[in-house]
This record gives sequence, C-alpha cells and structure tokens, in this order.
Amino acid sequence: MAKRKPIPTNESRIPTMADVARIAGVSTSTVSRALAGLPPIPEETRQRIAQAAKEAGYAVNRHARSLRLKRSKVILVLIPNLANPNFPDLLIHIDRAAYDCGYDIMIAHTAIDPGRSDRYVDELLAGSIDGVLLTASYCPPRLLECIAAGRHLPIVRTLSPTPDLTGITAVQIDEVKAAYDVVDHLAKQGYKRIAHLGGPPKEIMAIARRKGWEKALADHGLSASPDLYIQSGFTMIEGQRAADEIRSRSELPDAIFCSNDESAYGLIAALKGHGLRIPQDIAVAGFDDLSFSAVMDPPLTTVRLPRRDMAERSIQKLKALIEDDADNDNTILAHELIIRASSLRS
Amino acid sequence: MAKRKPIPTNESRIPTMADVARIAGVSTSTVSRALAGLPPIPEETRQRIAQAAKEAGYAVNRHARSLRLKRSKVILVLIPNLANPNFPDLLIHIDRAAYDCGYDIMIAHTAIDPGRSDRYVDELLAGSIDGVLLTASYCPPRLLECIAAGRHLPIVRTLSPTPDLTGITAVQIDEVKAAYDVVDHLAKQGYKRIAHLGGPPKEIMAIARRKGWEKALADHGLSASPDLYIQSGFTMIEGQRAADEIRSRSELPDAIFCSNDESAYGLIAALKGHGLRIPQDIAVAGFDDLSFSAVMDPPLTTVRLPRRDMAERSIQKLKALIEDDADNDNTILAHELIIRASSLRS
DNA sequence: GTGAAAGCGCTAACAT
DNA sequence: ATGTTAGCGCTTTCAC
Repeated sequence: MAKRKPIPTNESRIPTMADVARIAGVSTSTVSRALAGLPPIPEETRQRIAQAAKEAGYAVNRHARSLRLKRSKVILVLIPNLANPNFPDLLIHIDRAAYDCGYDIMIAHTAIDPGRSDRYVDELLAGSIDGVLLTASYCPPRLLECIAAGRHLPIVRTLSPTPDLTGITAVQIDEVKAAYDVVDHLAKQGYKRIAHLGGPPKEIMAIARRKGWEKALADHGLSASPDLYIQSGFTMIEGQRAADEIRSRSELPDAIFCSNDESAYGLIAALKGHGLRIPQDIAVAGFDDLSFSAVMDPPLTTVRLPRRDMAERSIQKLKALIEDDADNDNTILAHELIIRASSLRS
Repeated sequence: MAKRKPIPTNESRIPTMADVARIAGVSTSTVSRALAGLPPIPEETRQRIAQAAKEAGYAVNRHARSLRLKRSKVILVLIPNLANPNFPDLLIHIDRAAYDCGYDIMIAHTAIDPGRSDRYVDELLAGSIDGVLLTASYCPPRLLECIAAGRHLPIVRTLSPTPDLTGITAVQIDEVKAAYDVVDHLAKQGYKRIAHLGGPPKEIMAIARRKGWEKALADHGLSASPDLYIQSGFTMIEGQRAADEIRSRSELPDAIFCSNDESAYGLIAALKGHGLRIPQDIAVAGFDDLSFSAVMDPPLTTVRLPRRDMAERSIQKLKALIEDDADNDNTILAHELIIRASSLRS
C-alpha cells in the first residue's frame, strides 16, 4: 500500500496541471484541453482555467508532453565551427525560422570533438528530438550507418555541399558555379595569372570551389599551372601564411581567388604588410560575404550566400519531413556575386 | 480491461528499454542499472545487456528520463545578438564547458523578438530545463517578477555588466576599469583630444565604458568636452556614420576610443575613405578583441575579454547552483589590454 | 461539456 | 543480484 500524500503541500513545488485543475475546480483533462485551445470548452470555463494557471504560476512541462506526444518540437543543429562567422550568421536565420514554426533548437558544436556528434544522433534515434539540421559536410558515422540501413530519418543538410550521399535532403547553392563566377569576373577584368588559395584539400566545399576556378580558367583559355594553386585553409592565419609562400614565387599572380573570406582577410593583411597594394598590385576575391568584407580596406569582392533562404528552406523541409514525411528532394538556391574594390582594375 | 498487445511487433518502432530487457532476458530495472553503470551488476550481465542494447539500436529517451529525474541536463543560453561575433565566440566556450559537465544547451536568440525570452523563462519555471545563462544585460520581465517574488532559480549572467539586480549571480569583467585602461593608454601615448564613440545610450555596457573614458580623462587632466563625445552604436554602420559627424566638427580629435570593435571597424573604414591615416592622423581603439581586429589595417588596439574563463566559470557556477544550490556570489575576471598599431604614436 | 483512467519510457524504492 | 512496482506530468481515448 503506497502511502499517498493527501494534499501535496510542499512550498516550493513546481506547479502541475493538477494544481491548476484543483484551483479551477475541474479535471486535468479539461485543463489540458482548455490550454491547448481545443473545441468543446465553453469560453467561461476557459477563462477560469487560464486565470487558475496564471495564479498557480503554471507552465507546461516539456518532457511530460514530449513523452506523451512522442514529439518534442526540438531540432538539433550540428555546427562544425562557430568561430567561422558563416555559421552564426546562418544560425540567426535558422533560429528564427524554427521559432516561427514552433520548434526550439539545440546546438551541437563539433569543432573540438567530432565524435561528439554521434551522441546526438542517438537523440534522434531515441526519439528525443524531432530532426537534425546539418550545416557541415561532415556527417556523423552513426547517421551514415542508419541511412545505409535504409532507415528514414528527418535530416536536412545545408550550407556545405553534399558529397554523393543519398538519403539526406540538401538545401544549398551551386558551389562550383559560384566559384566559376568569381574567377570569370576576374578574367573579364583582364587578369591573366589568376591564382587560387585552396581550402582544406579533403573538404568537399574546398574541392568544389577549386573546380570552379579551374573551369573558369579553362573557359578563358588561361593557365591553371601548378604554381597558381596555393594550398591553404579556411582561416585568417592560413591566409597570412599563404602570402609568404606567394611572395617566394618567382612570378607573382595578378589576382587571387581565395576559397573563403576569412583566408582572404589574412592574405590581404599579409600582402599589405609586404608593401603590395590591393588591387593595383594583386587583386583579391573571397567567398562567403561575411559582414566585415564590406568595410575592410579595400572592400572585398566575394560571393554572397543566400543564408536566409537557406535557413528558411531547410527548416521548412525539415518540418515537412517530420510532420508529413514529404518534401525530400534537393534544392539549389541562387547565389550572388558581390563586386567590390578589391578586384577592380583602376 | 485494457487489451494488451502481447508482443509489440511494429517494424519501425523506436526501441525502448523493454526491448533491450527482453533480448537480454532481464528486467528493465537491471537494464537501467547496467546502462547507468550502477554497482551491483556483475560484469557478465553488463556485457550481455550492452550487447543487447547495441543489437536493438537502443538509445535512452531524454524526455522519459528527464520526467522521471526531474532534471533535464539542459541549460538555456539567452543570446541577444548572434551577429555580434562576441556572442558566438563566447558560445563556443559555453558549449564546450557545458558539454564537459554533461549538459546540453538550447539557445534562445532574442535579437528580433525580445518578448520571446519570456517563453523560455516558463521552461525554467516548469522544470523543463535546469538553468539559464544570460549573456545580455537584458533580463526577461517574467524572470524579474520571479526573482522579486523571492524565488530562487539557477541563473547566471555573464558578458554584459549587471545592472543593480540582486538575485542573479554574475561572472564578468570590470567594464569601467577596462575602458579606463584603454583611455589611459591613449593618454600616455600623448594624445590630448581623446574622443569617445558611445554605444546605445541606455545600454549598461555602453554606460560603463563611457564612465571609464570620463574617469581616465579626468585623471590625466584632459577635457571631456561635449564635442568629444559622439553618440553612436555597437555596429559597423553606426561607426561609419559617426565618422561623417566627426569630420564635420571644427576641430578633429587626435584619438578615438570606440565602445566596441565593430563600431571601430566602421569608423576606421570611413575615416580612411576620407583620406585620414590611422594612427598618424587619428588613433583608434576598440573594445572586445574580435578575431578580425588582429589582421585589420591597422591592427586594432582593444580590450580582450576573457571569454573562455567567463564561459567556464559561468557554467561551473550554474552547475553548482543547479546541483548544490551554492556558489552564488559574483565573480570579476581579469581583462587584458591589447595594444596594436592603431593607437601607437609613430 | 467534462471526468476517469491508461500509458508514453524511464528510474528507484522496495522486495526477494 | 535481480525483479516488481509505482509514478514523474502530460494527452487522449472512452464513457457519461
């Protein structure tokens, strides 16, 4: 025989629906329905219950609801690296779009410990979260297993280009084309020796951008000779380092297409440090259009990612996948070439 | 009489502990204990259960556990504005520190809709999350009510300076002193007309930094005449706008202390656009030490926030507040003045 | 229009 | 060393 406390009179208890029910003099089911705005409750009762809830300081417990509903209204966002402004800039819109659909977001930052992402896949598999939004090309191994096993999971990938992975809906831009556009612009400005600062060699994003560079050079009949490719990375530090390497070359390029804005920042800083003028001595272009690119000296030519669209479409797709199990084909969004002083022949 | 499904043979069900128990031929309590690594389970049984869990593709359901334990291991982080790199830069460390303590984080971005934060306070009040980390001086009204009502909640505030709010533990730097240090440095470089680009006038952070500026000027016997205070904001755009205003003044300042790095970026870009050289014509200093400040032209003198310490101490305090209900006094961390070319007399 | 009761998946007394 | 059982707070049939 369990001893039942007749009235739970603990002072600092968190109020539950039962408390509200007691105050309003109704049952918990009525409270639940009233608070959910379900039909067969007369306005008078609804009022009374709302009042009681307020009086009790009641708020619904997320876990009890999620357990019961088998749906949490939480989306997990996997972010490789918050230090790259691209991600927070995207996150702003993701957060907004998710909120507008009634979803909350949990974030998992994988920069330091990629293995960590596997733990979050479990959350999805256990039904603790409703869906996952990947913003990196990295895909947790455990997720790959599940997809390989034919399991259908609400996952959307955006920002980073997809490797040939079926089973994960993607929302992205045409990275190759975007890179092509930058180099095409440089070529049309009359630059002949257009170098490329390549990102991490195995990074799909970096590979795509390099491909665009090569393609544009070919189309303009320009050489993509090995000394025009400089291996670098996605950080300012690596951009700075690349500048030193370039300076050691016998012949300087007259333009450099950097695989992202951050490396362009580092490169430009270092080139200027060596007394070179941008764009008079060397033109530079980047990729991402971070907010600083507009105010730096000189303002940087770059590709603007449709971050807001990406975020909205991604969330919309994820929602559809969660709720209707639909909308699972890929989307390519338009990018925009932003031409600024760093690439203009004077 | 509830009809009990004898064996739940739905194909795509999410596996539960009961499934694992059935496979391993034990009860769910044994599974629970084994998976939690609790003592009285022999190694052999533990192995068998681990094997069964793997086979079933089992992962624990967060909501069921949280409901039962009345503890979610989730911390909510309130972030005013992700577009200000200060916040993602701090978030990196928050995320890391939380993860190391076994906490997950949910974020609530309040830039667009501040009222939204109230909804999240409910989560705390309902026991759906364990604690809240505020990274802004803005405090949700509902939270204020609760604190005023004497309710004790696990909340920590960091990054932004605290207004006179008792009941919320703070982890921060001495903003006034930090601003003082910057201006003191400028004065020691021999600058006489040291202007200040003020942030949003009602923002506590902006007020503190302005106070530091005034104090340092006074200590050096310099004037804080009204024409040396330029009302601006925390964004690049506002920094740019301020440059125009400065140019219209009859007498230019010889140094400008900006209330943050971002406005300094905008200011410098605009001043250079007007043909002024930094620091030869006007020295500039900022506040925050964003990563771009080191590579810009010229590199920017600024105050480095101890973001990592802030994050770690905040999480540590929050954890203590949640688990032991202790450690609720304020912490002041050391800042660091970073002197770079933008403020050096040549 | 409203209430009683079952049950979501888990953990922890309490039994054995 | 392991099983039985109650119950966390909620939603939702089903009955009235």
